[in-house]
Amino acid sequence: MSTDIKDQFVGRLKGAGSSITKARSAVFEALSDASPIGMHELCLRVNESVDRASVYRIVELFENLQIVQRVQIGWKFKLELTDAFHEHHHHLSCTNCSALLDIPEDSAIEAYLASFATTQGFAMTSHQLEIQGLCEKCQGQPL
Amino acid sequence: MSTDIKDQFVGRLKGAGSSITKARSAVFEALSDASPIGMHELCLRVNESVDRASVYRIVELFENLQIVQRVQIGWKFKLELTDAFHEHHHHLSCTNCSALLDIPEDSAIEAYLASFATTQGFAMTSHQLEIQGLCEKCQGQPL
DNA sequence: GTCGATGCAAAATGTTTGCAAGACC
DNA sequence: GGTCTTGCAAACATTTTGCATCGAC
Repeated sequence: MSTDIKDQFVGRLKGAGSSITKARSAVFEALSDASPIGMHELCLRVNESVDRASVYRIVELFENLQIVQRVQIGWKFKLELTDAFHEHHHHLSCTNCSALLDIPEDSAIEAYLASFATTQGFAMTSHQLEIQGLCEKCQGQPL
Repeated sequence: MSTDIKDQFVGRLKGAGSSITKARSAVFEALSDASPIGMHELCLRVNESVDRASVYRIVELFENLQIVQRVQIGWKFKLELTDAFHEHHHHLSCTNCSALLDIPEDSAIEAYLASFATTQGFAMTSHQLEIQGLCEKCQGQPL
């Protein structure tokens, strides 16, 4: 993992007056590796070193500090690092094989959504977008 | 509720070889009234007439028959009737007062997303979009 | 009357909390 | 060393399942 990213992480914890602990670092590492990951899978990855209850508490803290965010994949939510650590992006998911593709940010969509919100009297602060469909591979195959 | 809507509902159940029962009608009515509703609230509404376990089974059936769909509101999902019963739309939610506003469908966004998916090799089948922000009322107020 | 749907109770999952022991600064 | 964090265990909430009974067609 790049030093930048780690510094960013350490900075956010310190800024909030929170300690850098083994458990928090382990959870952060597990999230850094990966595309969006569910609570259960996250618990498994750090199972050796961190208790389930602590994972929940740490994730809650990380959400408050905007280190991780929830994204909806199918009907469940998963966790991924926020835009500060990752480029802002959305997801394309294949309903057949569950492949997940990042959609690089597109400022045209962003701007469009923000202006749309404005017409409705809203000040947009964030948004989520997920597209489902069939990936290239699955389109050619019988379901 | 309009007769149209009810016919549509009855037709889908019959088409799948499923019975029209009191419990199913009650759940459908409860969903028709409302903007997106959580499982728990739905259970409360039909509590007098339908068991919780049945609500879960009925919702699962309705999802398979595309009578209801899950939408993400904040970090939880809620249920609402599908586009066949409601216009296709998205949601604007206020992060302060939880007000929820429907975003009427905008074919420009739709088309844009579909063509975007195509450039990535995906055949888009559906998508979800939620915008968070501050509603008109809450923008003027101190948080 | 037949087959599927429901209610009830219990089990499986997922999430949160209290508290004593341990880790960080 | 003081305070915040963790692990453990238990509580709590949510969702699923088995089975006997009941209802729709």
